[in-house]
Amino acid sequence: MSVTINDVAEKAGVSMKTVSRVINREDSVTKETSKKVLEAIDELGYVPNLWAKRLRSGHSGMIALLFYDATPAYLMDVINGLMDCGDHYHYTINLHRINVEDPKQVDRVLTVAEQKQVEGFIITSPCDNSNKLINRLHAINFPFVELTPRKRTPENAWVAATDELGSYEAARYLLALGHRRIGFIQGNVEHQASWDRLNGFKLAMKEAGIEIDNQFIRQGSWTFSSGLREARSLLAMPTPPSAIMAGNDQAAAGVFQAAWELGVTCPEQLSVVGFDDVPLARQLTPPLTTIKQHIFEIAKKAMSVLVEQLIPGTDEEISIQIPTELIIRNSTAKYNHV
Amino acid sequence: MSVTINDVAEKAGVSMKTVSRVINREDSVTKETSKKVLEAIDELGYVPNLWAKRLRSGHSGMIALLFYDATPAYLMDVINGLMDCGDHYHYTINLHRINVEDPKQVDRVLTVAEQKQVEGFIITSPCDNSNKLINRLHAINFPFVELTPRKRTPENAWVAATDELGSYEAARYLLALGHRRIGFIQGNVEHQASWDRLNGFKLAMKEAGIEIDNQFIRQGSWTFSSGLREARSLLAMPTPPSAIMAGNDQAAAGVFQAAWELGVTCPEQLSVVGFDDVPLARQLTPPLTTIKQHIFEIAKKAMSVLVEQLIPGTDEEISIQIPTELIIRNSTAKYNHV
DNA sequence: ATAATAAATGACAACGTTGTCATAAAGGTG
DNA sequence: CACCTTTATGACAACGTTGTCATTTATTAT
Repeated sequence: MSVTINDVAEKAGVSMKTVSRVINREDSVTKETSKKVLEAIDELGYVPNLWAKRLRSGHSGMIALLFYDATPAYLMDVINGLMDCGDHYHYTINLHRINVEDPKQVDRVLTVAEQKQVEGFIITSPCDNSNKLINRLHAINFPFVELTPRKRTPENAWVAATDELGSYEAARYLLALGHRRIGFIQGNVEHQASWDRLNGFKLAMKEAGIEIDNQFIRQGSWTFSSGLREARSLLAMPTPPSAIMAGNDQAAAGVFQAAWELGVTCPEQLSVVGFDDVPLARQLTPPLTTIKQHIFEIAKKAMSVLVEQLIPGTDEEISIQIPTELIIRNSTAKYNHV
Repeated sequence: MSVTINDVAEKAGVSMKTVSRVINREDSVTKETSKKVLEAIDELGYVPNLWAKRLRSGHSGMIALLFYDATPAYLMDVINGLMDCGDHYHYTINLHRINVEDPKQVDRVLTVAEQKQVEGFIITSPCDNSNKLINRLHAINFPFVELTPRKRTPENAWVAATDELGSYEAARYLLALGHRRIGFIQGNVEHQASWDRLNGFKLAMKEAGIEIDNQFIRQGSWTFSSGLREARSLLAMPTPPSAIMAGNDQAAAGVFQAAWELGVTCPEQLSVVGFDDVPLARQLTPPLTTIKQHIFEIAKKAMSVLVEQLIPGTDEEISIQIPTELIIRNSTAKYNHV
C-alpha cells in the first residue's frame, strides 16, 4: 500500500538506516548518497509514517495548548501564533480544553505529560491556577511555558505583555489630553496583569501630581457586564470622571453601553480606553482607543521558548515581556470643561 | 520505563491479546477475565501507547479541521463543538490552517489525507472552495464534512444553518414592527448562505405584498467595513430605510457606526438586525437583535456525521440543517413615523 | 455420552521506523 | 608501510500494540 523506507532504500541501493539518516538530516552522509536517496524519495513519493517514527523515537513532535473559557479572539490569536512558530520547528499543536477545578481533568492532562504524548505544554490562564498541575509538572521535569500567566514567578517560563508600561502610557495620553478625573475599572483581581495595569495608571497619576479619588478605582472582572456595572456607578457620581480606563476591551464596551444609557456621549463627554485590541475594539462605535497586546507575537515567542527548552544545551531567557502598543482611535478626546 | 500491555498481561495471568481485547471492548471476553485485567490495569496505572496503537491498527483517531481566515469567535465555536463531540467518540482534533489559493498547501493537506494521518476532514469555508481538494478527496474516497459550505451539493456531506428561514423570520419580525422600507446588506456573494439569507428576506417581503426598492439591496461581504460603507450609502438616500438587515453581526456593527456618523439614532430612527449572534452582538450599543446560528451545535453535528461515516454500515442523512433562532435585543423598535 | 458447534483465549508476527553496535572505507601519523 | 583515528554505511533488533490464525474450553444437539 504505502511506500516505506525500505522501498526507498532498495531503489537508492542503500540501507534503510542511511535513508533514515538523510530524512533526519543527520551528519555523516555523503552528498552523493544523500542525492541518490532524495531522488528515490521524490520518485516514489515517499512520506514517513509518523506513528512508526514516534513509537520508535519517543518524540511526539507535538505541543499541547491548555486553555479554558478564554475570549475566542484571544485564543485564536494564541493558536495561530503557536501554529506559525510550530510550522517552523515542525511541531504540531494539540488542543486541551481543561477545567482545572475538576481534579479528573487535571489527572487526564497529567497523564498526557507523564506518557509523553506531547513534548511540552503551553498553559494559558486560568489553567495556570492549579498548583497540583504546576507542581507535578515541575516534579517530573516536564517542559511548559505560561502565556500571560496569573502569577509571574522567576522559576517558571512565561511570556507576557508589558501590562504596566502599556497602562502607564495610556494614562499619560489621557493626562496629555487634559483629563484629571480618570476612572479605572480593574480586571480579574486574581490575575497579576490586572494589578500591573492598575499600577501603570497609578504611576502616571502620581508623576502628574494628581491624587486619585479612591472611588474612581473600581473592581471589575474583564467582562462586558462588569464594565457596564462599574461605569454606571462611576457615571452616577456627583462629579463623575471625564475619562475611564477599562481593564480590557470587553469591559470598555460595557462602559460605552453605560454611557449610552445615561445619555453621556463619547468621546465628547467621556473618553474611554480599553486594553487588548481585540477585533471588537475596531467595531465599536466610536472605534475604541486601546492598548494592543500583541498576542500573536506573544504566543509565537512562547512556542519558541518552549521548543528551545527541548533542545539540550540552549539556555535562553525564559521570562519575557513583549511591548504593548497604544492604538489611538476615536473614543478619546481633549477634556471638555462641562 | 512505561507500563506495557505485557506487564498487564503477566499481572493478570492472561495473554497480551486478551488485554488488548479488554481495552478495545471487543466481545468474547468473560466478565471474570475482564475484571482481572481491569484490576491489573488499574494497579499498574497502565495507559496504552497511542503511537504503537496507531501504527499497528492504521487508525489515527484524529480528525482535521481545515480553516483559513475565519472570524475568531466562529472558529472557536467550531473547535469547541468538534472537541465536545470528539471527546465522546475518542477522536482528537487536528488544526490545519490552509490557504487553498496556494497549490502547495493544498498538496500538503492532500498528503495528510492520502497517508491517512487523520481519518477525516471537517472543511470550513473558504477551504471548501478548492475544486482540486474536493475532487481529489472524492477520488480517493476520503471522508469529509463541510461546515456551512459555500455550495450545498447533494453529493457532499454538510451541516449548515437554516439561513433562509432565519432571515425570513427576522424580516417578518421587522414587518410586524411596522417597517416597510427595509434595507438588506448581503454577505459574500460567492457563498450560498448569503443568497439564502437574501431569499428569506425577499420571501417575507413578497408575502407582505411589499415591493422591494432595488436600491435597498446592497452587496457587502460580511465585514465591518462593508456594513459601514453600504449603510452610509443607504442612509444618505432621499428616503432612507427605517430598518436594515445586515449580512452578519460584524456588518451590523458597521451599520451602527454609519448611523452614529450621520446622527441617526438606533433604534429610534433605525432598526438593525444582524446574523450569527457572536459575542459582539451582546456587546454593541444598543445590544443587537440578531439571528443566532448555533455554530457549536452545527460543529458537533458535523463531527458526529463524520464519525458515523467512518463506522461501516451506518447510512445516516449526510446533509443537515440546524435551526436558527431570532434573538431580540434592543436594536429593533416599532416603526416611528418621521 | 458423543459429536458438532460456538465462545474464549493464546502464540506469533507484523506495522515502519530509529537506536545500537559492528564493519568497511578513507584519511592521517610516525 | 603498519597502525591508529575518523568517517560513512549497514545488519539487526526493538518500540508497544493489534491482526491472523490456531487452540482450548464451554455449550448445544443428537
